[in-house]
Amino acid sequence: MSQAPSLRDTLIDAGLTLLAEGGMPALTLRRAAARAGVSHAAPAHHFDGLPGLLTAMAARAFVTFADALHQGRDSGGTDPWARLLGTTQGYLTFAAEHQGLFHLMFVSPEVDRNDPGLQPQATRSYMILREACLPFAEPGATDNAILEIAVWSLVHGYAALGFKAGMRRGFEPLPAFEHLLKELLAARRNPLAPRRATR
Amino acid sequence: MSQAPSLRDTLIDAGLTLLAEGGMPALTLRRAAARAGVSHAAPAHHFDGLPGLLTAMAARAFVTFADALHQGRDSGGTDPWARLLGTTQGYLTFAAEHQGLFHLMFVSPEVDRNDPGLQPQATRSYMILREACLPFAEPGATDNAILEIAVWSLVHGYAALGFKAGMRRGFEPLPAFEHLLKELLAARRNPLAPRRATR
DNA sequence: CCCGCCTCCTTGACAGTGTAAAGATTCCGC
DNA sequence: GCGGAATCTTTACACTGTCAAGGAGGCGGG
Repeated sequence: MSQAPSLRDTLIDAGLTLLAEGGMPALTLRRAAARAGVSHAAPAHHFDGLPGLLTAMAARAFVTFADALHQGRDSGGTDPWARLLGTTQGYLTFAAEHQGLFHLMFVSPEVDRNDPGLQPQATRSYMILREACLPFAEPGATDNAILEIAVWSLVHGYAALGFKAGMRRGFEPLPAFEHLLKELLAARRNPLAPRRATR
Repeated sequence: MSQAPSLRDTLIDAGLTLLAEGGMPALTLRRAAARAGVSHAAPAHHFDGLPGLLTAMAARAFVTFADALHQGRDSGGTDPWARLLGTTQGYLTFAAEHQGLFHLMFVSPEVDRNDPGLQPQATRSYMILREACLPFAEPGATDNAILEIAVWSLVHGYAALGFKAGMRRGFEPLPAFEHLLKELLAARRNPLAPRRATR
């Protein structure tokens, strides 16, 4: 009864496999078609060219990304600090384990980030992080936005810089992200989550 | 007296022009060669393929990037806060005005970020930011590293997310970076730079 | 002076890429 | 059953990066 997967989905799967195995350079329309057992021009009927396939792949990637955030959030304690830290660590784990997908979702200029199939998944992921930030924000819309974007920028920048080896200072390893996040929240004293001593 | 520019430099210039005019997809070995007025295989004698050209371009980009940081740093006041904020704003201005170069320096998987011609320029840029952070760090090596990496991740993440329209929350604009930086430094009370009221 | 060498470049070719047009096949609604 | 639309294949084209072979030109040793 489980109906056969459409070629569209098969192609997306093939693309994801190629990306996971060989990175971006291995990801090719023709190869995805070949792996799906279909002629090289078949994908044109399901996607708007290569960017279309990449966009569809990114859309699917965002749902596993959201899973990673959820899982990280629930893997530690239940206090707001543990939940926020866990969420960001889910973020970083995903970025490290799925560099190809991460690149697709946030970096690749070829994916259309306004695509109606992608955009909702992306904002859904953002909402998870937003929710985790909420306990630390004092009331006020602009205050909320500042904290959210700060946390998001921090974790995203850390992820982006982490596995680009560029500019790594000598051989000192990067400090753990936990310290950066603690630093960012050091000025926030929230009744629900009394922080431990900063140092 | 000024000796004629080597073909190598001419090719780098051609590449930079192409990148500025048409973005990454317009940047092609053959096109760069054509614009430099040589045959399509000439670049092979000066660069290790396309990645080699990209790496050389990134190396040159890093020096104009360092200039942008310096200029931003010196464009405001002379107190540590103004200097750090100016530096980060130089960072963001560069990222916005030279998206192609920014992509090359930090994102593109094709450039070899350990290249001996690139690596020094990259760390030089990092040192500028590091220096601007110094007045805010309490003594202690790990404390230094945490603050530096936090600032760097924050500004880089903000830049990377800023012009990827992905996940932009409804239509609210991003809060100005100044607020994020202020948030990050809110817990730091430095004798040299007594911060104004946080809000 | 001139000859050989060596560096830089050109020419030509090849495997791959995305994409478009046109023909075959299959499948569904009527 | 049949017509048409959706789906896939075939073929072709303009690109790309890369490699091998060859030529032009200067430079130094004889």
